[in-house]
Amino acid sequence: MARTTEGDGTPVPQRLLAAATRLFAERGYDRTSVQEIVEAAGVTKGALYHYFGSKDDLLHEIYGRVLRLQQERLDAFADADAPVEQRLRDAAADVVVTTLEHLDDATIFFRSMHQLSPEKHKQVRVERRRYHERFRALIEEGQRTGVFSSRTPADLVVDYHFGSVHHLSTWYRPEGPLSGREVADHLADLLLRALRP
Amino acid sequence: MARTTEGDGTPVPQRLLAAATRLFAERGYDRTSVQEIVEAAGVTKGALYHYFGSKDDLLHEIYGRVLRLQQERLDAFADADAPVEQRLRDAAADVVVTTLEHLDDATIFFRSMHQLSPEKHKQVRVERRRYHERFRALIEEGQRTGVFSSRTPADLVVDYHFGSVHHLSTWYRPEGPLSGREVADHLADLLLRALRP
Amino acid sequence: MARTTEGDGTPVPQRLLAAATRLFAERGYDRTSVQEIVEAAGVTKGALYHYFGSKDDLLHEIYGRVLRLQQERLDAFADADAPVEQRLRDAAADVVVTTLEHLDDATIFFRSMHQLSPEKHKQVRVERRRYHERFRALIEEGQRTGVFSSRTPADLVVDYHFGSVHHLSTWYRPEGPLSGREVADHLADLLLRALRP
Amino acid sequence: MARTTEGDGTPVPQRLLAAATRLFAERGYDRTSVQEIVEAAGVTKGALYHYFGSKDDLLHEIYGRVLRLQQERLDAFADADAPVEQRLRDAAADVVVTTLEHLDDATIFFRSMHQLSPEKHKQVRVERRRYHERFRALIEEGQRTGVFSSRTPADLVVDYHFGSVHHLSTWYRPEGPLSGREVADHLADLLLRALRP
DNA sequence: AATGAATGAGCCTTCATTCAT
DNA sequence: GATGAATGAAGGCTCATTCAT
Repeated sequence: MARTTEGDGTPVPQRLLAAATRLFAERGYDRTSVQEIVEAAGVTKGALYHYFGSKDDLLHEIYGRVLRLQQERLDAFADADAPVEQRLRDAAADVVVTTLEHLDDATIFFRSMHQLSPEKHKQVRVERRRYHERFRALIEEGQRTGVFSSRTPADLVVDYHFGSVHHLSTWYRPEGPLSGREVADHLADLLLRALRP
Repeated sequence: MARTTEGDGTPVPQRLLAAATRLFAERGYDRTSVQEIVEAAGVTKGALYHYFGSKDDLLHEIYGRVLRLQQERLDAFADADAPVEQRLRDAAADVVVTTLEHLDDATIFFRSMHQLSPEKHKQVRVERRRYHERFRALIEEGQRTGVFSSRTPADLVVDYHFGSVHHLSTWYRPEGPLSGREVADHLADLLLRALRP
Repeated sequence: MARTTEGDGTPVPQRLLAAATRLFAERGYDRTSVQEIVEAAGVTKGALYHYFGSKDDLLHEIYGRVLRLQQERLDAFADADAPVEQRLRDAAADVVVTTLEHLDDATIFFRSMHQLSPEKHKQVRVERRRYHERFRALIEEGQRTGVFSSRTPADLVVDYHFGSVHHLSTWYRPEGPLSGREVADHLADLLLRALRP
Repeated sequence: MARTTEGDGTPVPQRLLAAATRLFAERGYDRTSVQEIVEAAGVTKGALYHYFGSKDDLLHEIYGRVLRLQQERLDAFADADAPVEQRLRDAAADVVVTTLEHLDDATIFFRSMHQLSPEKHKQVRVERRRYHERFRALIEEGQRTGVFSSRTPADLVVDYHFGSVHHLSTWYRPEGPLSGREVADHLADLLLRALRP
């Protein structure tokens, strides 16, 4: 057990993932060398390739982590026992809060997807699609029951909202005037107001 | 004339820019080699370095082209003689149409900004900021005159809308069910509805 | 007994040797990784290094096995109580049959010798030399007694024949038209006919 | 023109090929690094990859050179205006002389074929086959006309002879007692004597 | 205006071997 | 007897850029 840690108590794979996440977000996947990752994690290249099959695998692992987390949270909010407008508002706000809490992951998520190998790229798209559809179902439910306007196709509404989430990593700064919660409430509010009949 | 063209009537620099735009959008800036660009343009490396100082210069040129176009169009719509809600709706819809008409440019724009050299990156951010402020001014004007709700800070509204524009290159397909114009009208509509008092 | 076998009744060292033989013949010594060998044998690296000092040792062991077998058989045929032309014919045919029965060993033998460490390489050459000399002695005996022509130096005749043995792994296919025995008889026949006075 | 040479008058590609040939013969293809080749040729890696697509290409080029030379010579001897036994003897001796004159090429040829990429390997086998068939045709001609014995299938006779050629690089030393011409005459003699009716 | 040979630094990955357990 | 995490060195290859012509 002593051999899996060094300097701190974190196991090597986690240390590598953490280093990679920070560096990928900071300078992009292609501009981060494996050498830089292992130096940041305090191990050697051999150790990295002992745990991960390739640099691409590291990226895929980061994607997996984000996707699992977001899907879980969306499911929880969408399954709640509350009126649809409340469930949508909560889910829409939560994805913003979660994204801001893991801004590095989000930066990577939206910027590096096309740098995955074709097959892993496809796999991520499939999981992403499931997430999209769950979100869309909420909007369609509100449209069917008349609490949301039906002027705009639900798909487009989902993309409208997720565009803004995607964009967060471009402009949001934790030290800015708005807290993550405030931004989340504002963006959820804009969504719900746009859907008023 | 004979020396600047070859094969078709387009001058070499334009041919290079066109090839670079297509390739950067298709596989990303870092994954496109200078060799691939010159082959696609039907010239040699020497020719490229005759007209452009570096690979980075090509990217910067593409940015310049997009920025000039978008600023011009925004200025035209914002300066029009019409009620503010009309001017905002037109501007919001136009940036969507223009983005969809130059989807390669847009893909590059939102994905490769951080691959510019620091100084060029800064320059682009400055011009981008001017664009953002012009757009924000429209929203603030409506908020001051009471035609738009003031619940949400104008800055956040701008980012909300541009998030969706940014996102277009991720999901929009010309062969899909909606024309560019339809998407544009829907997105402008969502924005205006979200701003209703 | 439980600790030296697993899955089947073969002891671990033999399993490793068998896996290594197959893989070395299939893709060459340098292109076979220790990892592949242990996987094929169903053990771990630790186990391999417990029984063998190095990858090179495995190769050396394979050589030893082949050398011992061939020397034994040659000695048996050469020591037989029969006319020299019969003894040579039998020995020449037997080495072909034996080689074809252990084609993987033969492939490795002729292709990977220079991949042994210098000192092991030398050792193998010494044993090989003994084999060569025993074979040459048969030919010289026939030349002295006049049953074989003396036109060609005996050394050269040995190399002529072993060239064809060496070559077998290049072209012989068990599913081809000739059985091993038939090939052996033909090659021995060619040798004896070439030696006719 | 001055830029393609350095130190001597030989163009870079030839220098690389010569260095590679020597090193591949000396220590084997897999054990020769690209770095060693370029150092021996006095250029940088970039230069190598400017002229050759891969390390494998270098090997393929060496094969091409050998194949072309041998085919040409065989064709010349086989097409000569002489009795078939003379033509076979000349061809059989010539391939020995030529092989001994290019012993490095020959060493590589027989030892490294399976290290070519599958597709190049196949291509070489096809060309090799053509050579084999030309040689076999000579033997069949003699068998048909009764000057050679028909006891042994012609294919096998070809492999018998080429086994000995293949084997030359294992034992022949220029400083040894026999000149190349002497070895060639002896080996051709053995072949012709084996074929006597 | 344009060529293309050559550079040099860096990239991702592989691998035989060691060693604490 | 056996594990498997970790090392450290090397390997093949790519690429933006330069420069003599």
